[in-house]
Amino acid sequence: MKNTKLKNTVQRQLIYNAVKELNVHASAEQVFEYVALKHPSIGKATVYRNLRQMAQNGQLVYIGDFYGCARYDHHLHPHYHFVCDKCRTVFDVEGDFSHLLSDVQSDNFKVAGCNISFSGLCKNCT
Amino acid sequence: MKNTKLKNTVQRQLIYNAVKELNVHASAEQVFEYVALKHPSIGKATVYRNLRQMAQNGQLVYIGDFYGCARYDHHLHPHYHFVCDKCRTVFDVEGDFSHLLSDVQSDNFKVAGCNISFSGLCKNCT
DNA sequence: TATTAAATGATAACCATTATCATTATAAGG
DNA sequence: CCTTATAATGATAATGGTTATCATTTAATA
Repeated sequence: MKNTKLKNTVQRQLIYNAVKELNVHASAEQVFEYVALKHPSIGKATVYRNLRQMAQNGQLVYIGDFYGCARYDHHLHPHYHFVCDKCRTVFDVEGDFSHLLSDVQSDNFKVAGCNISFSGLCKNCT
Repeated sequence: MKNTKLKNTVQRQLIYNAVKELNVHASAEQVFEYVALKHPSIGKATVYRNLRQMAQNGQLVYIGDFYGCARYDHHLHPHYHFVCDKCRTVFDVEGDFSHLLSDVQSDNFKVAGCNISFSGLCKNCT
């Protein structure tokens, strides 16, 4: 699929680790701030670029655009999300959606990705 | 839920009808262009404002942000979508996802909305 | 018809993201 | 090691969708 050769860089490692360590379905801005703590010279463009690349590569998952910014997840197993409209926290929800996938595939679509998210109020904000 | 009184305006009618008549999970820009054909004085802010309001009201559904712009649907029955990564067309997919909803609700989330979308290549673009 | 509050439309502002590009760092071979 | 080719970085400008502001207009109600 891709014939470009990716190099291993310190920045890419830091960005990946940030998503993993933050563990909050991080936005680019959150990753930038986190990485900048240990590596102040990091540039925003590098963060945006790498998140995008890693999502394309499959190292990370782009889970959608919530309240105006893209969010990424390091959990690669199938699951979905719940976003609180008040505190804007993104929660994981475990559940099987394989038959939805079947429906889509039976419509002759070649599926590459999937975003499933519910919204409303979380336990704390109810 | 809302105690504000909404007025009936020509613009709001035109905007709603545009979404319905276009029938393509329209973006604000598409709606703006369509309405402007018959009502050139329409302002973009009015279009954005009304789409947002009608989505909150439940007259329309915000179905997600695809390729950088919000899309709206006039179909209110439960269904989901497939977005082609090449031609960027948004297709409807019919299917039952009530058990996903149950999963979320059993996690004590008060659900208000839901976005389910798959992506990949459509029949034409494969 | 007068009053009141919501709606409009022009415009500026906002903000996440992307493009540009000179510089730097990585990988691979000699 | 050293060289070379090329991907990656980071500063910055530019982009583009969306929202805020506000004076003016319009709809609803009495």
